[in-house]
Amino acid sequence: MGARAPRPGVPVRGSESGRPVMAALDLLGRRWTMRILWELSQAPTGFRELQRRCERMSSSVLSTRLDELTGARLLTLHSDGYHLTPLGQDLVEALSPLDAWSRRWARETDNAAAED
Amino acid sequence: MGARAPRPGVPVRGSESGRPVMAALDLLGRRWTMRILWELSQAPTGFRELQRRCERMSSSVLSTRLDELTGARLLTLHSDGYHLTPLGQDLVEALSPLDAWSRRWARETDNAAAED
DNA sequence: GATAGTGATTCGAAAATCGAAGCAAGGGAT
DNA sequence: ATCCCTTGCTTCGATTTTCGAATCACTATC
Repeated sequence: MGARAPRPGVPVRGSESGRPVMAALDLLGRRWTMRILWELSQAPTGFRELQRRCERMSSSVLSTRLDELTGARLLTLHSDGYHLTPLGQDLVEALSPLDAWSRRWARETDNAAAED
Repeated sequence: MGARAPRPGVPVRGSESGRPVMAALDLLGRRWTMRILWELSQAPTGFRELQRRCERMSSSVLSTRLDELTGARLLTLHSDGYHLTPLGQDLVEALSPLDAWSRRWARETDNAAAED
């Protein structure tokens, strides 16, 4: 349970500045991180079920990510599984335009493929 | 120049479904990807300068990412450097709430640290 | 021709991720 | 109590990704 998650105000990979957004980009740019947040925004979920929903992500990485996100105060673990904190919910809301964007991306990718 | 970038409509890591948002989460969850988009949203930038701005990210990964993002039609290369396409600009706009969120995160992290 | 800048590749080393197996704890049910 | 099942989570060897310094091929300028 190491506290090696990026935090705002601390140098992170790719930025000595400590700018908060750089810490966020480091945290979110790790494999499965955004996916975990995405899944938890649907419903609180236990460890093994979370692993199932992410199509068998490795348990060791899941454990590491849950540590990081808990350390970043975006998650908490209760009896009914992992929850987003209010801060974590805000993050998911901040990321929510991604869904609409990705559909536009899909449309344009189809169009481009049709032209090739 | 492999075409191994995630694309909407195709199974990606963690999702066989081909749901566009899953492809987006896979693409964006690779190291440096969001940071590159973030830097390019400020100004078109050449390969070496991009590497400098990201505090010496390795050139091999930069090259791979630029391939992926170009293949995903989010970037193009012109004489004055790499540009976001309109689609890429939309993506950065979709991600822009992250900046405000990260500042809130920083505030709450400070508060929490003060309580400990 | 020499020098310097560019985008990009190579390749051995280091770090991150994978995944199957297993551990310890907590219920039920018998 | 024992057996059985599920849980959150760890271990560890194998695989994949990332690193980073050197280098290539090309262009422009002198």
